[in-house]
Amino acid sequence: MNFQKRKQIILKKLDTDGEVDIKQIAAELKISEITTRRDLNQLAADGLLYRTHGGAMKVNPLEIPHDFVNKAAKNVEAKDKICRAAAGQIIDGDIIFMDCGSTVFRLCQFIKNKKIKVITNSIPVVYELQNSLVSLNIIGGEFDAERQAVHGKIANEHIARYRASKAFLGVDGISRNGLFANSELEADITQAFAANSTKTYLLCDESKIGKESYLKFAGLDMIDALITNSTSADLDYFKESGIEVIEV
Amino acid sequence: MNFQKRKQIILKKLDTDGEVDIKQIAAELKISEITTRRDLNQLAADGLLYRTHGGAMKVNPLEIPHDFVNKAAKNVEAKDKICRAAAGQIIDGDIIFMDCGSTVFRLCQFIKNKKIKVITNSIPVVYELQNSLVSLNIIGGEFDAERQAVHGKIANEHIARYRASKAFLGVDGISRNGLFANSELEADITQAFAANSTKTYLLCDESKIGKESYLKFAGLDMIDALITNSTSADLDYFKESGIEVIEV
DNA sequence: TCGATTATGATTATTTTTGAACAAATAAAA
DNA sequence: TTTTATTTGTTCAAAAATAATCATAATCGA
Repeated sequence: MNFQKRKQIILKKLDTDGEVDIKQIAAELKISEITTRRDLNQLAADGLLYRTHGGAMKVNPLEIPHDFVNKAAKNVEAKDKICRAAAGQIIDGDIIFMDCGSTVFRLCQFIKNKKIKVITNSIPVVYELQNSLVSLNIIGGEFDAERQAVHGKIANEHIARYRASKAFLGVDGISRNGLFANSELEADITQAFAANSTKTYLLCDESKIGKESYLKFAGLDMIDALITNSTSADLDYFKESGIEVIEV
Repeated sequence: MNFQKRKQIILKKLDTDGEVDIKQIAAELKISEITTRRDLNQLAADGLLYRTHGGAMKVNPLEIPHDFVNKAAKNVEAKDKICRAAAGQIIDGDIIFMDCGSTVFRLCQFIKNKKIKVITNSIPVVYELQNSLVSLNIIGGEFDAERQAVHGKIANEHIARYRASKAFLGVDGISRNGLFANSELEADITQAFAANSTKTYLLCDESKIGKESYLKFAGLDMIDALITNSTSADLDYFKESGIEVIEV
């Protein structure tokens, strides 16, 4: 039983129990207390735990509040249909913006073999496309852990330097009154994408149509096309407003 | 029973058991302990396992994106020592640059619980730190799939907008003649990091000391400190040149 | 075949790890 | 508050593992 092995065991125990006791560990691993103490001290020096009198505590009780994977896994069938249609709009040579929405994320799988440039603020998108034919441009700036994406002033300025042929965006809601977002940062980024692309596509599953939440940040005229699986009556209104509606 | 054959057996055993013991292997393969040690050391140098006292463990149970793993797994012990020392230089409140080298990447595990800002062009670093206490800033620009990092003109401009208290960088080689890089893009980024940080640390395992390869891009005066496990005579020269040398 | 290189093993010195003893510091109890 | 028990840091010593050195055996190319 060497240090590396003990370290693993201690950290695992710490992860499940939240705290550990020196006597307890010493007995369990059949090592002396002083050795246990040395192990804990070393782990504490590496910032892997908090040292307490007689034991140690987990250093980082904060949990990830927002699970991108789970969100992306919701409504998969509808989203995939939407994304397949979106991918059909993309041709080799395109330069496209992709935002950090969970629907847009699922577009990745359909464009891996296209010879295009993707400009994005979403780290999952980068991860998904990094070993594909797609050439990537990452938007810089402050990273928002909850959305796993880059947001903020610098990000907006970064976007403003580029021009894309198409932008594929998500929103939190779209109604006859306009587009809605969950945060100002998201709204800013979405607007920047739309402003710098020739054609702006909105990807929305049915749950977003007619929904109004938190912040109205733009009118319907911001987008050029809407790809959705909804059959809502709102779609007719959107068409009348000049939006190209692609139903899947 | 030659080395290749033993290597296969050891790795297979390691894969099933997770760890191996020198005495045990020596007995099983009917070779001396010293030979066993030599085998394990050689495998460790290739990054195929993690050497411990009395045996070895499977390399890095923590998941690292894709092909990055191979490079990052080489010389793990030395790199970890270097990074532990590097982490010791960082205090809460620091704003630090981290580049896309494999050594610098291993610094992540030691800084997850520090309250600092990290500005980086390395996507693996972002991945590793995204659910930590560290607040992240991603450098924007064109993504280089091979290095899994952002490079180029826009990236350099992005860096120029920020000032960090410390920069932790890798190079491809350092000799009495200066610093060497594998590509112009890498060199540019490294220089930009150094130029915009108060104190510049170079993280180099022994294989980089005295090595001159491809492109000399800067003199020794670019860096303020060198953290290394090397014992090369060059270190004295570096010290005379005004570099703070931290030996681990 | 010879000589040279490489792999292996034995021996010894060095380093690392571990545990014990005891004084100092800290938390808990009276 | 003072007292008591526990925890911790320090120093030292023993044991284990390792590195270094040298000698021997195996392998290979000419």
